[in-house]
Amino acid sequence: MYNTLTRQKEPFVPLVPGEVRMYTCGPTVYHYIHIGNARAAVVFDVVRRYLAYRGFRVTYVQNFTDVDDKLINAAREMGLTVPEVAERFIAAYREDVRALGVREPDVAPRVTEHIPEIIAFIQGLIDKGLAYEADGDVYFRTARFPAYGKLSHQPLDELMAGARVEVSEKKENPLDFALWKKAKAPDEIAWDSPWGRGRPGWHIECSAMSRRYLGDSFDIHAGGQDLIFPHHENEIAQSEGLTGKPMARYWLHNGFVNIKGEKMSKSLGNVLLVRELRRQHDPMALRFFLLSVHYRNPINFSEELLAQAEAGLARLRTAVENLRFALGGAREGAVEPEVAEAVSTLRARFVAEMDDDFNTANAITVLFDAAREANQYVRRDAMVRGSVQAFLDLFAELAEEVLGLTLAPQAEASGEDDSFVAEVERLIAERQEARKRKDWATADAIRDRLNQMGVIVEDTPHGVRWRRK
RNA sequence: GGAGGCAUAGCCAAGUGGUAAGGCAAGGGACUGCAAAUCCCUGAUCCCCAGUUCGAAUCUGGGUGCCUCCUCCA
Repeated sequence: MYNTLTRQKEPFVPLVPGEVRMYTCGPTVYHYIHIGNARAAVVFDVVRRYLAYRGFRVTYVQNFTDVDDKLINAAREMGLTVPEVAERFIAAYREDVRALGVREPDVAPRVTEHIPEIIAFIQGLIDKGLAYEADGDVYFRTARFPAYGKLSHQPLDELMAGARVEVSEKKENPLDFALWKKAKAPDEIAWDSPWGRGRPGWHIECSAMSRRYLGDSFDIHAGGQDLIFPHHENEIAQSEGLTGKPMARYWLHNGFVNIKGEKMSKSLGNVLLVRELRRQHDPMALRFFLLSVHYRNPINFSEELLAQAEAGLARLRTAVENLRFALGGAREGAVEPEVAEAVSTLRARFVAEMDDDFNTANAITVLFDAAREANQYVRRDAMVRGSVQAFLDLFAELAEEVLGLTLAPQAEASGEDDSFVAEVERLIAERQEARKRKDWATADAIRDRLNQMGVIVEDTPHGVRWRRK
């Protein structure tokens, strides 16, 4: 995996054999998430799934930032309290990412539930001379942490020279950053601390919570590229400053989502919310789209590109449908040796691609090859159940379990749906009668009618089948 | 000013020294009563220039264009 810290690909060696402890920076819950947030969630969900697939016992932690300036402002605008805003958007986040097939983390800690740990962390830094209190605020003393800049690969003086940081008179040094922020108003959300009422700075939460759940040192720390500096740099300063141990061994960062070649930003007014996209598009197509490009490369979004992704996903789904349909026409029997061989080659190729810095773009190519081979198999006259099943199992394993792409038809089910199905099947039976009579006009009329109902009828050598558009 | 990335077919995208994967779109063929689905076939002087090399999309130098970070931000 490519490690931002060393700027190269490195073999993955966990701290504890067989185990992976991984932390991903989660959302600040003051608004609905956009497609860029979704990319990080999806990409690192796949990293987590893949490591589990490769046999590691993975502990996956992703935080919620549920108190900060943005939440305070949002609460003010919405006429709600900060916890109310947080509650609303945590729920919304969960809905959005669940639709995208993202699994719940093992732990989803919230800042507001870890204030004591955070205060203790800050106190520890003060005790070591790595932080100082200034009029109710507490700042990290970057000058006392020589390794500062090692993640972003920026020399200290360059950082200083380029600093557009707001110069606060309270800071000893422009690069110092807040660990604790004094409450500005009496009604502002705040906690008591040794330095007066206030709240945690943004960076300290990840240091405190990752330490709480994963220990002083853990394996993987992930997030968006924009977090490299200053967020992750500051986390390293805090955590390594306190413990004297490396915080995380591997730092993974995903690239941005651009909209029609431009950065997504509020000022450009081109922010695409997952919530909105979900209304118009299959969320699985969105996931497929996000995985169709290597995670470190920028990915461009447009309706056309999403449509392409939708078509590509449909190809994989059709292959699975073809296999499921074939199951009915296959004779009993165990998987044939040549199919077993083909499947195992495909699996090996998939694994090799994923082993190479989670190359999902190439892994998907392997799935397309699997689809072709499966389709070739399924159009034979003599199919064996075991072989068909072997292909189905391959898709379940690689596409669904590892990449989280749901290919199987959705479990349907309302009573209303039953009557719809009955009607479709009645019409199909009627059409079959007409076809037997070679009454093509009637048969085609029925097919048109089914088409109007959103149903596509297919006459195959193994019988008629239908699917929804 | 500092740090880094990208430029591959109409669209998207892998590939980091040995005759350019894959998908979408398009065209042709097979199959079909006709379709649908599927299968087969068809497409690239890899941004430009110079260099290293037996050999470069891949390495080096120069150029052009686009992007990101250094500020809240996935």
